[in-house]
Amino acid sequence: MELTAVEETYLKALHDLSIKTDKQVSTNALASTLQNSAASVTDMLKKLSKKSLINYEPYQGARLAEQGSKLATNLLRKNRIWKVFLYQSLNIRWEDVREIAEELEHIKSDLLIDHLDAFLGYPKFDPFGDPIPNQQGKYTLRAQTPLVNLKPGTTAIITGIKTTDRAFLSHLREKAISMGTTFTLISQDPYDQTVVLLLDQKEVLLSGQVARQILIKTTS
Amino acid sequence: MELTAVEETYLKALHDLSIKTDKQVSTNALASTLQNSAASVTDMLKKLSKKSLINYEPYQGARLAEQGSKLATNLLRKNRIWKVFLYQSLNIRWEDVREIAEELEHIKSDLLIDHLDAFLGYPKFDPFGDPIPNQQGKYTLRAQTPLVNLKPGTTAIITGIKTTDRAFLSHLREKAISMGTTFTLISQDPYDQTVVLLLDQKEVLLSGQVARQILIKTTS
DNA sequence: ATATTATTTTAGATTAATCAAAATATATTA
DNA sequence: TAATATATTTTGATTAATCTAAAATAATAT
Repeated sequence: MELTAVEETYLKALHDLSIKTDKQVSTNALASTLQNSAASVTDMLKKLSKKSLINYEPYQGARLAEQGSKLATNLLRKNRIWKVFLYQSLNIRWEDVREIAEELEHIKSDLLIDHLDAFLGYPKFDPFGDPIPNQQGKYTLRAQTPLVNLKPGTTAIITGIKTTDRAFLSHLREKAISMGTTFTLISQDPYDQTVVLLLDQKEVLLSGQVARQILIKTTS
Repeated sequence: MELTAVEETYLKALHDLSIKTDKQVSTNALASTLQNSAASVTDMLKKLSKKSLINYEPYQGARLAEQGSKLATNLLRKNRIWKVFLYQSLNIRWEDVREIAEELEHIKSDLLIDHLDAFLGYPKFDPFGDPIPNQQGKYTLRAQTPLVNLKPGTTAIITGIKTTDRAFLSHLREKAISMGTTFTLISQDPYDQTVVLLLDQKEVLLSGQVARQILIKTTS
């Protein structure tokens, strides 16, 4: 099935929103993430429904159907493989990666993505800690917890982040924090969760607001 | 100026056709290279003309204007840098490279293309022997002649090809011929220009039809 | 120099994606 | 449960890109 880039964008948004809430995705929720009018969303939902890519009942929202889910997963695969390439091979900054990958993910060729995957050594996670589906669409979520749950004195590795907006990412970069960074938690403020990390011999302070967006995995 | 992928495609086609003939490009010529109707071409020419990207007079064909020419050259740059990446880094076959690069060239980000250029070591030519314009749009054509002009006994290097259709490219690949391949001309049939090359210790026979599409540069 | 042919443009439609405003359905609250 | 508020869909339009068929213009050939 040949889809337009716009149809693909809707499928991916639908996928993301379904994962977060695990129920029907409302027209308005889609409209707001895609920055489109609700009227446009309704039109597209009808179109995707007619193609049997989603299940949609008027006024009841939509969910991905079998076929749509496969296509969305393939998009995720492409998006994340490109992110690895942009970040690792081309040294493009964290905060610039997302926007470019969002364009690249619509390039059709499967041959291309498979060669790129091989070139990168079949990476399992993208630079934001998200898992990369394989050719069959299989992937495993990593066991990880928010940084704010960590006990002082513990050493951990940064494995994911919850938001990817530019300002947040460049803030992290300035603090020398990226995927795979290892640190030890020195302290956490019981009131506002401000944390102090020991990172590469230096003390780094993060606000609770920021710490809540960071996911980690303990190593000790 | 933000252009759609289609507008970009027209500019590139216009550029290619202008180079070949060095005069006004006719509506039909564009229609045939782009596989579109003449009516569609007329519409687009009017649109590009209104944006001052081309000079167009009804019934007189069109040419790139200053601004359109710059945009077309930038497209060429992107297209060719991507080709180098696909061929050299990803080991994608000669005959598959063109189609994928034609999609990739429309990716907007200049940041991306500059990083990719650096990653590849600022290549000067693409895998088909075509020169890659730099950021300022400057590039130099390589002095090269058709293989059929070569005298037997001469050693030369393959530097370009005139056509890039799949069948031709896979034919060349089967004969182990690619950009940069060095060979010695053993003989050339005076009637039909069939040539025999000595290439990597082996004799390779090419029809005149094929030999006429190959460009070379003598090395001895 | 006129008639014929070829090329190009115009006219009128179609499909994809979008929107604002109006209508309708669902949810909430009094 | 009726009234009000919120969410969603429908209606009617717009823009980009495309097409076929008809009309206009240019080129060519008697």
